[in-house]
Amino acid sequence: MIVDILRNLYYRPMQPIAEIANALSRSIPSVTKQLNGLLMKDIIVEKGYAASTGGRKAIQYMLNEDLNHIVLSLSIDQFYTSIASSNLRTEVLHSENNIPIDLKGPEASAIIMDSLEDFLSKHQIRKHLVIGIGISMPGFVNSETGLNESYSEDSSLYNIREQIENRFEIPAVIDNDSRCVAWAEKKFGEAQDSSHSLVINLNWGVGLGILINDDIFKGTSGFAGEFSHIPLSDTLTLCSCGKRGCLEVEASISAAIRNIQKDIKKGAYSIYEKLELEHNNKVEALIKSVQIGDQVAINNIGKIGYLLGKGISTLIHILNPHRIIISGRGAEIGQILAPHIQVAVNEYSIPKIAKKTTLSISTLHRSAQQLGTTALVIEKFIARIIN
Amino acid sequence: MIVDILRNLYYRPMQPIAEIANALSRSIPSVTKQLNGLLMKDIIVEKGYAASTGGRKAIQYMLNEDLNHIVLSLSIDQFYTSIASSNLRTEVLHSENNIPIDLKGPEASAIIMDSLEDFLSKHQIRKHLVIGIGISMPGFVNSETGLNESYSEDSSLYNIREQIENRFEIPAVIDNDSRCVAWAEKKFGEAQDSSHSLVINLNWGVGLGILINDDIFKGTSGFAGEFSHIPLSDTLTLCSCGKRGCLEVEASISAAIRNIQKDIKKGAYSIYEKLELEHNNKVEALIKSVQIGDQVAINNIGKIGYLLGKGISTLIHILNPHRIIISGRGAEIGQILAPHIQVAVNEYSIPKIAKKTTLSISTLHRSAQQLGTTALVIEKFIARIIN
DNA sequence: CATTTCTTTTTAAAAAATTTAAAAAGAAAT
DNA sequence: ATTTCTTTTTAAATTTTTTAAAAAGAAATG
Repeated sequence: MIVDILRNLYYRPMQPIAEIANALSRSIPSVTKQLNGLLMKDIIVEKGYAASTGGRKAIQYMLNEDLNHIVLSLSIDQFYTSIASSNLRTEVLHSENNIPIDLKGPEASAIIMDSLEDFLSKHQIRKHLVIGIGISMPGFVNSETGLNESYSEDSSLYNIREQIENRFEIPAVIDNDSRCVAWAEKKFGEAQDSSHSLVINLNWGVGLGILINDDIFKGTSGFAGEFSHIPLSDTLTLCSCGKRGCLEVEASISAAIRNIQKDIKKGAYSIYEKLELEHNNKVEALIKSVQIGDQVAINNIGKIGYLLGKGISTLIHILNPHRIIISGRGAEIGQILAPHIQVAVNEYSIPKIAKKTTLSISTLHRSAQQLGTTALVIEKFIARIIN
Repeated sequence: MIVDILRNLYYRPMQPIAEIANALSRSIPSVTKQLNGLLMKDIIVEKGYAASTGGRKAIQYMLNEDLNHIVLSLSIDQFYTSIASSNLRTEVLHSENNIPIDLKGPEASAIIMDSLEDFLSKHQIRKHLVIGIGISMPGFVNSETGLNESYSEDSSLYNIREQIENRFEIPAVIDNDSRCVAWAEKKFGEAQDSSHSLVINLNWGVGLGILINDDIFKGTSGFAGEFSHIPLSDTLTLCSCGKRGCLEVEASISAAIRNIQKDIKKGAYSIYEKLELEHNNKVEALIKSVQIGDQVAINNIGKIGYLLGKGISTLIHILNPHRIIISGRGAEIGQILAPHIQVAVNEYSIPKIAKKTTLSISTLHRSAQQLGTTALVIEKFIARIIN
């Protein structure tokens, strides 16, 4: 139970005993006892009183701010990797964002590890203070075995977790990127107040994290949430997975970019073209274009929004969620996307079912994946802060 | 906890203490204590020894066979209603099957209640022995409120549970038909050994019961599993729900029947025509036709099987279940359907995800809904057998 | 075939957790 | 300033679980 208390105080500092007891479904005397033990060891401290609700004020507890443990996170996507170190207050100490690493490249795993090595020496991070390394990446990641089954057994990305753990001699944990984003929304974002939400991780592809009973739902082999390859329409566009009409082909940011480029070829003017050259990152360029107000970009975002909404209506029918949260990098243009998604949801779903489902846009911005990846380490290795 | 023990012994008689303790996640001494209390009251009895696994034989417990409590079940579908009474050994004592009651008719609820009244007097059922009445019917049934929200508030079917409870002065409970079928599969059928399965209730429409963590998943407003209205294809056929391309329109038994009738009109010969007149029940006629080997019927079943498989592949992608179980009345032609479903699943889903999902056909036959509906009463009212 | 060894169930004692009740600490009202 | 009302915290009583010991069989050994 001590570990549960620590995890709880990580996510939500400054809690009275009653609140912790309630969150862990344990009695106040039991929690009090454990809390006293942690106080003795200086792992937690008393910190002020909770606002009175009419009676005696409750003492609040939090993790000792003197604890200088560090959590490392590797947020990997198809083309870019971000590294961050953070403390036990979820504050980022150092970060290196958008290091261009193409996962399809032959030495992806070596480059990732070298980047981490550079990061550690550049910021003089002392290994013995690091609780663990969290890794999030796209693909069929089985968090139990630590393997990314999207890659063949001879690929160096197949068992990247193990490689990192061995090379740096620090415990490492890995999970799918969308599940990390979903967990971040559950603990810090829009899914906090809901026990049953769906988090759409909009990036190059379209990921889905399913939250059921306040927990990530993984399915029987750990691959639940493969939203991006459900058949969406009868078009003939071929998907990378080999099937036709997959949602990803038509309703992802990649699809929008493809369509914008088509429009430009046809003669339309769009600032996207220029921004792509400047940023050297297509997603960033698209987001900027939309924010500037580029009509071609906005139109195409509207189109994928509508198709995404069609896919989402399937999710609503099957899972009847409390919330649908648009998160991941794409959340930055969520305000533009949302109305189109909503239109399609209204069109394709039965009102009675969709009535209690609200669509919201993440406010965690680009930090969602990092927060979730860091939390992965807390979930698994927080016990390491006890002596 | 006593209630949990009773429920457990209902579903699975002849269990040793250790097995009960394990199933309820409680300690052996606690279970032993409660069991002794129940023995004293003659609610349960010791019954022989379990087969030895090497050491001391364990005493088995079961509900006292002298208990003469009765459970009533009303299994309602769009056109027919079945009534059954059963004892605490899941044995059906009396039943009245397929009473033709059209739910769209103006006095459906009155006819249902009169039928139940007749049933009670015909079989001389003493009310004070009845633990409760279970009701299962299609539609947006909110089991918490006991209301069927598919009907408007002024419809007599909207609050049929309450009406029955008041008229017969027996506690009543209601849930959606597909969820009852799923629960029956979980407790008595193909889903017993799996904690995460999907049960397809194939009848006039296509229902879905979702089993997650050994429990029925209901969603945020109790309407999860509306599988039948997900967009399946871009055809223009209009669904009763007002949308186009719904799965139900193309992949239900009703669809198969429609297609057979079309074929017959075009001049094809099918025994279905004759059987429909004989049985005066289209589903029964279709099932018979297939069993006899009628080619037109078999071809059309193949077609809906394939489309159903396409829909199922969406479920597999999103929920990555351990088992997909074809149940409900349609399970009787499951052997014919299964290969077509499998073909479509192979075609439309990513092998990596679908690999661990097995497709199975229910062996509960037509009793699935009755078993689940009866279990509804056990779940809610079993405590009534104490004193 | 009796005795020993190994397993597993059941009972008993010890430890831990929860539930209930009482005491302490504030806030609001008289 | 005192009383009343709330809520937190501590304490005592139950309940439950964990651990250990005893009982009952099955299988193996000589």
